[in-house]
Amino acid sequence: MTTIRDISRLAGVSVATVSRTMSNPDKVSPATREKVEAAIRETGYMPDMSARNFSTRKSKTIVVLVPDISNPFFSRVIRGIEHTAQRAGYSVLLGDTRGESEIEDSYASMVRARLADGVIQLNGRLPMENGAVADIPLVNACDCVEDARIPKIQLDNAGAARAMTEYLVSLGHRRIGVTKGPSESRLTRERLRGYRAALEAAGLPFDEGLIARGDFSASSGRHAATQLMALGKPPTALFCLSDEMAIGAMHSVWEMGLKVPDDISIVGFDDILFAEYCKPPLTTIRQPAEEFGSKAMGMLLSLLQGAHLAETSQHLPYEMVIRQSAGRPKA
Amino acid sequence: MTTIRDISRLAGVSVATVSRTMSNPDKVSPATREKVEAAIRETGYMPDMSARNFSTRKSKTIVVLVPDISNPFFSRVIRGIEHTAQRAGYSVLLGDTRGESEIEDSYASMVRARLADGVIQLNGRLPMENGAVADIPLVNACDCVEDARIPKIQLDNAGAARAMTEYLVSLGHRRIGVTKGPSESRLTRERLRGYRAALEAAGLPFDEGLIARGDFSASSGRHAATQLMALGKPPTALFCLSDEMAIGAMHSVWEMGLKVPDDISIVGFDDILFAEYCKPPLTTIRQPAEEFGSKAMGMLLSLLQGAHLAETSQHLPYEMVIRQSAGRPKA
DNA sequence: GTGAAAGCGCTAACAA
DNA sequence: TTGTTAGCGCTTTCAC
Repeated sequence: MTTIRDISRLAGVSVATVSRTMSNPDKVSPATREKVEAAIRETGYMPDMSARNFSTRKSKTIVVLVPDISNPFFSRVIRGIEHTAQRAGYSVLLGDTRGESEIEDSYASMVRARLADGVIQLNGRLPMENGAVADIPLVNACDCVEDARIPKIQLDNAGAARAMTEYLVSLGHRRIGVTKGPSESRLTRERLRGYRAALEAAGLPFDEGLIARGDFSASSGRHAATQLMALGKPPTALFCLSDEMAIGAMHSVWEMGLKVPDDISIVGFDDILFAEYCKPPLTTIRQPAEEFGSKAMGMLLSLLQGAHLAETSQHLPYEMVIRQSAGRPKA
Repeated sequence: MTTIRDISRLAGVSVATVSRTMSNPDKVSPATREKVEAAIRETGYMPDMSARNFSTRKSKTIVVLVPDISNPFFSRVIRGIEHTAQRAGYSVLLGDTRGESEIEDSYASMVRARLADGVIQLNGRLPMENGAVADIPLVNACDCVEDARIPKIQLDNAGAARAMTEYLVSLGHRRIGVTKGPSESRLTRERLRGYRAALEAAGLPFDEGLIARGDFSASSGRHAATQLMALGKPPTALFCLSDEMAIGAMHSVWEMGLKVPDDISIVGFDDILFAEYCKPPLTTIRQPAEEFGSKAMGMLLSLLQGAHLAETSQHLPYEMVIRQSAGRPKA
């Protein structure tokens, strides 16, 4: 293997000079620089990054904790992260945690083991609750904890849910069912808050029985919808707190022989790719997924450069995407 | 920071002994082992993996090259990889290459830079064509190159496509359109080969005009279908070489006011999650995605242990999943 | 602008 | 069974 020593010998300079031409070319005279570069070219030398990282006590790697990598919304977020990470010379280590805290913790401890410089958590939970959190560079995105010490970036979930509910109300709906995610998740709580606020503003009652629990997956949406539609007095519209659940709900309703939106309106949240390809195309809230990723990575980058970001909480804009899955309720 | 030195002092042993208790506990007497473990517990010491990796000249990391991370089929493959990697103590670095060879190359060269020990390529292309390939541990999965030097694991794509085509023929179809992927991709070529074989066996002509090109994405499927349906004599069935394209095709056909499968049959390939949720549910070929991932990782692991795997080419079984998107052609 | 040399934290001969 | 010690390949003072 070619090492920096070989290059230094070949170019007739010291290893320090070789090191400099690689990281601070302007600290080296053009003449020697040329000699070194020639030697590098000639040998096809590639520096041992593992040695460099060891020496600089950096890994140039960050880990992202994602509850479910096959969720289409997250894949877009990840792509945003990867893109800006790459431009800054960072690699991203993917941790598919399935929401399990031990897995989250084990990934997070990679920064203590110097295998990673920081972490982006896409789930509303702090890895290694017990204090350790303070000293690892961490940003929380999408689903966020309330902890003020952690810089975070999220949607105005309550506002978005409120807007969607108001839209449904404006269409004439009075009984709006909800398929929610896990109740621990702040996402669920915030969206539910927006839903209630809209109801209240419209003078409509909040009916606990209209809320069914899911876990954001299509199959859970299917079950939740089935359950809601079996009610004595079923809702005329379904607000699914994720597009995947909405797709599951549409399927369930279709199996029951009902038509969307004629018999029942269904709306989602996220605007994943398939929302557009639903039959009928799904009305939903668009989240700027890639931007979530790139902004989160940007924050982590400044954190890594020593910025003091605690108390930072950024919001990203949502957008209502009206397609054809919601209409007026039947007379 | 606590280092191995600190532990050795605290336990009153040498650093070598500390190192041994961590990696070869049985080479250390119970008494000293206990002392060392106590010191480790007391200090909360965590070994610097970056130093260990540097010293052992391993990274315990592999990179997986995936053309599109938001493709639901790949996310499942990745999950399979991650799972078995984790059990073997490896981390996985995700490289979303968007099919671009420079990105593939730059990721692959992480092995040379000692940032990774090996790579799994999910795309039918060899990174760093120019020879370098021979000396990096690499396994090729899903979409494979023909190069015999590379261990590979794939589906019997031709067989699967043939089976699906035969099914369509058995339903009475005589004009079967195809939306294919990029023609460079071996996936496309193999599946097309199966399609032609089935046609031939049934004594049906092969009509080049019935083949439309896509890139496996939903939007490309939509365009391809539109194009095919605009033919003077359109096909009565569409064999889309990916579920995403099939979903796009169903959408296109729906926009034209046609019914699936009454007016046109549509089938896919992959059996992604949403295939089941289509309207009507999509008839398709199921690929064992997670298994692709775990098997590929398993191969890479043995490669990394020095096994000689060239010429290895494993096949995984497909499964026809008959749902409701294909039926008899209109009279 | 350049070089000598001291680490970085660990592993692995080798010796005892 | 345990300790001594020489690296691993690079970066980074500190002199010159």
